[in-house]
Amino acid sequence: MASLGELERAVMDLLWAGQEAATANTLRDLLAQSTNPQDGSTGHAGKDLAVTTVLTVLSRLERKGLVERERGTRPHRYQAVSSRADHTAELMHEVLGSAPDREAVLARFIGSVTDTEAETLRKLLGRS
Amino acid sequence: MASLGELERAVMDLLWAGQEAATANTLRDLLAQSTNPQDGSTGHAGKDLAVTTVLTVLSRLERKGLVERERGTRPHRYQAVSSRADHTAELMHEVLGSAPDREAVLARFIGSVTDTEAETLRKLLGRS
DNA sequence: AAACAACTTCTACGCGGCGTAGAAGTATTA
DNA sequence: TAATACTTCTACGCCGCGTAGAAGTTGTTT
Repeated sequence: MASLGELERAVMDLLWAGQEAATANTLRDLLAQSTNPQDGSTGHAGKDLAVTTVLTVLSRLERKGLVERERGTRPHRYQAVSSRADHTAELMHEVLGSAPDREAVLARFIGSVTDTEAETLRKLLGRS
Repeated sequence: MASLGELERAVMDLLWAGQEAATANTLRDLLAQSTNPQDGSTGHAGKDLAVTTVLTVLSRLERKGLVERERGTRPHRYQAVSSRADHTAELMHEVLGSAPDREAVLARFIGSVTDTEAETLRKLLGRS
């Protein structure tokens, strides 16, 4: 159960970025303004979507278990179920688990990790 | 560029399992016989596919860069471009790279790794 | 060389996921 | 209660994948 679409991804990024729960309207606005941080193009390059579009995507994300909403308040407020780091780590485990030779995979994985990351990993694994 | 379909996956599994390059026909036969290793059901539960189906899938896998074929010999022989371990490790890197806070992801990742795997990782990372 | 057999490429269809959004339904407010 | 704001329902087009027949190509047999 992986891979999001482009818009789904964009929405998740916004939810992960802001720590507060957001309404569909807010997200719509953010999506409209969110220009690629790269080019500083003035004219909003961001998607100018209908609110219903955002709502549909949010519903799908909810069904996938990535998003949950507060149904109490009238404009429902949406938030990511888990942090991006958690979600990504989970994905990595899924990938790792998809192979029978996990040790071998880990070997290859470590083989192509940056120095800084290797250092981080050593710290995290602690002594023993 | 990730996630394979079910059949694509099955074909890759066969290519990864056998170390030799295989023809479409061979793969078709293997797919027909390959019962889930779990249940020892007698009647072939494996897919009984047309050769063209296998060929189509192989072409798509080739386009995706997962498979290469020897065009010289008449029945083309297909083989995986990289080992399953390599491919999986690569996928893990892709996933890891998809987040901006790689360190945080690694932290979560390590947090939920089995003891054996942690031990493996320590060995691989060398002392310190 | 002609006919046949084996193999590959082309084309195609159905299904499901995703981007997209209007129409219809439901709650909130004036 | 009428207008307004918000959500759910329904839908359409596109693309990837499972699936395979039709058509094209190459090698073999008589």
